Amino acid sequence: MNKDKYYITTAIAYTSKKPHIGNTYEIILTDAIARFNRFIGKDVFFLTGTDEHGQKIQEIAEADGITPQQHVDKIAGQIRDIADMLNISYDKFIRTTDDYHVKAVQQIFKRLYDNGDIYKGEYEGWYCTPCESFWTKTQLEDGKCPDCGREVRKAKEEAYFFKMSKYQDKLMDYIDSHPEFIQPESRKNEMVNNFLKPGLQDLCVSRTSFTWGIPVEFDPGHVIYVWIDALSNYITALGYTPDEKGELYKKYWPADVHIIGKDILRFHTIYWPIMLMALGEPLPKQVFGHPWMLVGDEKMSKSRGNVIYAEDLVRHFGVNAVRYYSLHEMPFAQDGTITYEVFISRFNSDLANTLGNLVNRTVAMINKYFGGEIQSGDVGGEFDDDLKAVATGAVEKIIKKMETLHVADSIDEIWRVVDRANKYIDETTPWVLAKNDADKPRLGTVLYNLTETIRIIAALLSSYMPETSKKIAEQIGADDLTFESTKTFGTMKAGTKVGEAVPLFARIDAEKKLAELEEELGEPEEEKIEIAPYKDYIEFDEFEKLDVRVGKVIECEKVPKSSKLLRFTLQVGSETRQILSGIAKFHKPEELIGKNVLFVANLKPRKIMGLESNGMILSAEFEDKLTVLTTLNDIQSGAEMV
RNA sequence: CGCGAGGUAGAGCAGUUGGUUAGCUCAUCGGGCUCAUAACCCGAAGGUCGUCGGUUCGAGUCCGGCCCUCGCAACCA
Repeated sequence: MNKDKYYITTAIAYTSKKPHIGNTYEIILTDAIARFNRFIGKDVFFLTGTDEHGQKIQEIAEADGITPQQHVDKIAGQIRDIADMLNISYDKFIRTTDDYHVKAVQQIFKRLYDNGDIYKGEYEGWYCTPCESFWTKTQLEDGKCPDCGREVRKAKEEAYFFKMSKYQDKLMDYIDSHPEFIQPESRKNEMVNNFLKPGLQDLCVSRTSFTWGIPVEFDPGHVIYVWIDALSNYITALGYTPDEKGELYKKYWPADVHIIGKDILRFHTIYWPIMLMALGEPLPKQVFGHPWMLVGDEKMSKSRGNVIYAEDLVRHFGVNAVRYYSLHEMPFAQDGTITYEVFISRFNSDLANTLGNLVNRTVAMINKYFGGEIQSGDVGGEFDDDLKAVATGAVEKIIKKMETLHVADSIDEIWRVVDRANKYIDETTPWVLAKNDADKPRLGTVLYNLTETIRIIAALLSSYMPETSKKIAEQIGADDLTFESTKTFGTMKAGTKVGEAVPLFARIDAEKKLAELEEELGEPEEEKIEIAPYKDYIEFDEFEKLDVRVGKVIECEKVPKSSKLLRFTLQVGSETRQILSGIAKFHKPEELIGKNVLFVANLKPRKIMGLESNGMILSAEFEDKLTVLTTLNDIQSGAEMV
């Protein structure tokens, strides 16, 4: 009998810095899906790993005074530790610096080149010598430099390009004929409308501006574009090369699903399929762009000081609670949130009270009334049938939810069973039965039914909270947690000994815990703050070329149709000038009016969205915060920076 | 007029092809129970379903206008 194969991947994690719980969510989600498919009998291959090349990594390493390799070794180690800590059941962990991957990517690149899908070209464009700028055909105004209006000439900057447009129609057909390919569906429109319909540009797939990457084998000055490198991991991990595809590849490709963040959907639903088409390989069946885990309604970031790490959560709440929260509190298509308050609330109500207490009270009663021995379940009574139906019917519902990757909903189905069992205790009142010897057989059956229900719950939980599942099974003395066993009631044998009633999740005193967390994590971060690397020294006369002035904002308004642009009118001496600046997200126009700002006065004028900008307003930016620079005391506009 | 998603009880979310008292979880209040982790069970209160208008016997669910939030794209001298 051939098992259905199931190949599932996470995106490989970028090794620029330590991942936070929002990044980690992806691998927990993927793990639950992978485990579930194993549970229902599929032959699963689960791939995860790290993406280790690129300019950013090179820069960070340089700033730290270590080699890029040292840097990625460190971060990749951290990422792997986090995965292991969270009990992630990956079958393979790939690193893009792995030797076999590097070689395979070089061969893939070569193959695409040999087939004519990648060609060596020049940075397609027109060069304006005075401006030292490249322009594409569409950027030119009347065939002249849009900056200065002077003549431009065709120029050559060597680079490799991928003929994306060649596969555009084919990809469009594929997307049309496979409605499940891009999930959630709303994302599909974004891809089609923004990229495919307007027409794909050829993609520049090599770089010469940095060296930390996979060199083009036959042209070593060039480094392969990181996305070509990174996306290939899904097949190189299976031993794929263009010449020799490898056993794993033959067995598992195409992937059943790539689980990725919604931000990189474009690479996975456009570039990646086209790469595969060019290689003549089948496309993945599905790409799921999962939502983000936010803190409150903000993204996690160091500058906001709201970053939550998996290891902190695990230390305080345990692995399974972290898995539970990540899987249950994240909606399917909308961003979810995490805060310590909500975490504790879910922990107490769902894990400690509803689930933990059910197991605890059941085991305690078996110990108390029957010396820890499970009785036979043959004295039926009211409520039994309903309990059994709910317990044995759950798995089918869960399968339905999991087929569409609705993980949170599938967990809800398990909790329906838990709720039903708690209610059953109330309905059958075992403590009343215990008072009368004649009711003992019935009491034995009631507890048997509960144990059996809990056994099914434990089995169903195994994909989501594997250790909790095991702990429950141990406590009730169950050994059959198979998929098949969840559909039948009555597999446990009379005479089985249960364990001691130990709470699975100790209730948390929210106030105390929050205070503790505050003290521990509220401390100023000892972590090094990574500022942007410094630029090279310049001569004083170069500095002097800059003409920075003070201007007084007399008008400021949003540029229509633009989300970033503000249009400023500055008073400069007795003149005014218009400058555009992409800072609308950080400042309201009205708060800037009347303020002095600093601007570069001798930057060449440039048109942006049809409006002329005469200079550049200076701002300071760190991570995702920004503020315009202003003067401490008032001073005549037009004043020079000295 | 770039494309798209969403605005439903205090909070977070469901609401199939329009149909009887708009659901779920948490929080709140009342009651029950005592096996259990101040847990569990039952019940109640709490919503003009963003707004205005239209279609219909009937609309959260269809149509149109408007307001707000978010994502993608463009823009960030």
